[in-house]
Amino acid sequence: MPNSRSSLGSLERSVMDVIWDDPAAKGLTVREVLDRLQTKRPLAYTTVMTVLSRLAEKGTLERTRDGRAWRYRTTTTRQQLTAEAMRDPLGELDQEQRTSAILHFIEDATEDELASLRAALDAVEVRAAGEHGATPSS
Amino acid sequence: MPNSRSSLGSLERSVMDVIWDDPAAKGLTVREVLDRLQTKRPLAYTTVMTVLSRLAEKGTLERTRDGRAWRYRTTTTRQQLTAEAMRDPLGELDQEQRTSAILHFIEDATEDELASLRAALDAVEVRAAGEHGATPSS
DNA sequence: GGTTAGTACTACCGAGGCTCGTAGTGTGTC
DNA sequence: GACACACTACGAGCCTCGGTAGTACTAACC
Repeated sequence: MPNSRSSLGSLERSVMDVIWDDPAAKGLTVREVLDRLQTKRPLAYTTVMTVLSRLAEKGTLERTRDGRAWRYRTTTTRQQLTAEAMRDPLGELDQEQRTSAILHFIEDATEDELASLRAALDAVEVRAAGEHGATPSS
Repeated sequence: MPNSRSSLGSLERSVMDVIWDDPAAKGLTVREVLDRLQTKRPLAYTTVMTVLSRLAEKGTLERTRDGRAWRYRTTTTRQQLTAEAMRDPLGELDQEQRTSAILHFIEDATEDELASLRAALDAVEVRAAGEHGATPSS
């Protein structure tokens, strides 16, 4: 087992991309995913079905009946899953090493990423301050 | 292939831990790694050798001759490798999504991680300012 | 010169992912 | 009601990678 839930194979990734790119978020059937995937490479219907099933098993997708077919819907956004994948490697470190790893990460970050980080930090801090005021600590 | 170079198997990880924990950074032989690993679980000499070779192939380790044996040395720190593993998933996204993923990442961060991030950002900013002063932008 | 310790080469297994075929079942149509 | 079609479930084969180890070759040392 290489990683936790957040790491995907290449086909799995492509399938998720199709689902994430679906404007109507009510889910896609196997056929629909296949058709949109088809543009890149011809695959068997059952191949796509298997991949969708596996993703549903892993919890990355959920499905609901639509007539005789299933509609597959994503449970997380691409960004959320990416965030989890970023968090995974940190789990193997203790607090001190985590701090150090974060420093390295930031040292390698692009200007745009730094700006994103700064903005996100500010937003979270502001929200945290608000929550502190509303719900006094235990 | 699940991931790029920055993801390790469990034995690979243990071996890297041994090497990272080596106070003298001149590298360890297969025998030395085996002995320090031995404390946790009995493994064959050749098993450790294979793992070390594979890590060297991947570029995670480099080796130099020491008599008839090789000495394996790490090419990156644990934290550096972790930072790369964190960066990997971002590579699949465009700039906008990257920003969003970073936001999610930060929303899930612990207090300590947030503090580390803030401190690291400040440090990088200070350094960037210094570099700007020293070497005017192109 | 034989014992020892090291390397290279090779192999096998299991997990996970990719790929697909086959069989079963339900639905719509003539 | 029978037939074609679409979808699902199940399972099998293959590939890659990581973990595990054996065997064969070689250099050093007593």
